[in-house]
Amino acid sequence: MLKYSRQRESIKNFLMERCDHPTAETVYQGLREKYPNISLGTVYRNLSLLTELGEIQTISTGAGPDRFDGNAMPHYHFVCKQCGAVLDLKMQSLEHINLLAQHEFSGEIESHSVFFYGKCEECVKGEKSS
Amino acid sequence: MLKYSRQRESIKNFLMERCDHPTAETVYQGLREKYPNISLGTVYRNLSLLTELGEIQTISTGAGPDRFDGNAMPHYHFVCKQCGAVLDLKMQSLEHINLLAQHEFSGEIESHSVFFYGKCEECVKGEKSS
DNA sequence: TATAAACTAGTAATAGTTATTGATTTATGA
DNA sequence: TCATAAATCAATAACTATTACTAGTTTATA
Repeated sequence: MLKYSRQRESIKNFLMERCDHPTAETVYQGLREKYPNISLGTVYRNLSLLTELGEIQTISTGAGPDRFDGNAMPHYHFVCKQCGAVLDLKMQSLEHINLLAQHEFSGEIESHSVFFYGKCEECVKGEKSS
Repeated sequence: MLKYSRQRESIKNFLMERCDHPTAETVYQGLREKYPNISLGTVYRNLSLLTELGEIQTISTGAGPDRFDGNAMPHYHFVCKQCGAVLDLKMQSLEHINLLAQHEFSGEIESHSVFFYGKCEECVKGEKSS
């Protein structure tokens, strides 16, 4: 049975207030302002729990630590190869690629994850000016 | 300057002989039959080096350790949620999704990575018979 | 408001990977 | 072929990210 906890509520609020996609460490540092004694383990445990509950998303980009997204609605992410920023992309759902994958495959395709890589606007500008 | 090493050659051969996508640990255990003194660090170092050289692929599925693919040609992978197997998919390139992502995005999209998830053939069969 | 279960902070432990070091192997060229 | 320098190695330590453990605290319920 799930019980309320202020820490969990604060973790979720922290994520929802931000449009970047912080790491567990960043969440931890942010929460320490309100709860100086909060432990990193509590942050990880609640991030996992919130992910299981479908209230947030865990983002494994394949490089560096996992990141967390307070927006649980399905959407896609961009990862900047230069600065590491993770940004939301405004784009349609790619559901049709599941059918392409299923076509010659004998198992059952249920879902997909997609990451786009390149340079973010900031890093593109930075190159031109230097 | 790159110099030849039997260990590196064996690591690459080991990967190319297999159609699964072994972890560094599996490569290490496999190589120990031929080189009982090989070290896990050597395996990791050469797997990274071969990836940089574009001779193999490193696959970060987002769950569990990285896997390695002796086939450096671009292709997509399926991950079984039940048994963890990583399989190659026969499907066309999805280059067009880069354009969809680029459409409302101010940075530069250069590439993408896609993983498909679900149940592999073995696991689907296993469920029906039990 | 007493109780039990869920939760916490603090800490230890683990998994996966990278870095360090002194010895060995490989390529070059006298 | 032999000497040299650079790349590589095995062994091991260190590191990063994450999970597990434990005794005490907070939350829901009756």
